[in-house]
Amino acid sequence: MPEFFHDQKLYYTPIEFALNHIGGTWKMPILWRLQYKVLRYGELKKDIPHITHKMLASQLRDMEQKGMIERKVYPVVPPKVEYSLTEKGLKAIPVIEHIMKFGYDMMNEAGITL
Amino acid sequence: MPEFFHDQKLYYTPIEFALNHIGGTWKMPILWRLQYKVLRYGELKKDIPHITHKMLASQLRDMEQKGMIERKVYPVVPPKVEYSLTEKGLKAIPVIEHIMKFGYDMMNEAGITL
DNA sequence: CCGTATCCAAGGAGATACTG
DNA sequence: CAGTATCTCCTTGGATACGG
Repeated sequence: MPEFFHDQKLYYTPIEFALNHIGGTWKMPILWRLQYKVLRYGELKKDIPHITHKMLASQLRDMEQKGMIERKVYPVVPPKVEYSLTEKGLKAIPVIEHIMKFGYDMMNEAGITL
Repeated sequence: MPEFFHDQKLYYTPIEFALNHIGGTWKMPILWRLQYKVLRYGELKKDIPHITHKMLASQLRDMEQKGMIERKVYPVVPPKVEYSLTEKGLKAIPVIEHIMKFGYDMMNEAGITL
């Protein structure tokens, strides 16, 4: 396993780098919803249960800075801002699909029924 | 997206549940090394660069409790303890493979060469 | 050789309030 | 409608020491 610096941070493995892009509680749920549709801030907020204003905003900033999503501001009142996946963000979708399936799998094993 | 309780904790999505099993800095590197070989504590420690005694021990405890790895103690001096994947743990391997590939992919995009 | 406990710093994440 | 800032709590993870 290699190790490298990027953006002021030391990474030990590719896995760590991957999790930096799609890890945490909210990044995947956000990316997942943008896979087909461009969405406004408020739509994302409404679509993702339990996410707080702060977390949605900060995670969007983070992923925008990483080049995974694009932010388009319309200079109107009231403000309108649209978010969409970039090519880079699109590459995360199949991975998220696998992780989600794995999650359901583990839920099964744990006897969790919905 | 459903939400459910498990083991004293509230989960909002299958993704969150999945990350609970394989997320964090060290779980995947550990599981990855157990995919073919049964390994002793000291071997794991030696094989995984930068992992601390505490993190290796605590993550092994955690995954043992989740039924992803098996712990076998040999009553000898000095102590000998072997760790191996369970069927459940084995299911994580293909997912880890995808995440790792994604990590390399993102490294490429970021212009990181090894 | 392997495990646990303790102390501590950094980041994740919630609640709330203020801005244009 | 969308974005920031602040305050605070909790979890993760590192360093270190002690125990069988």
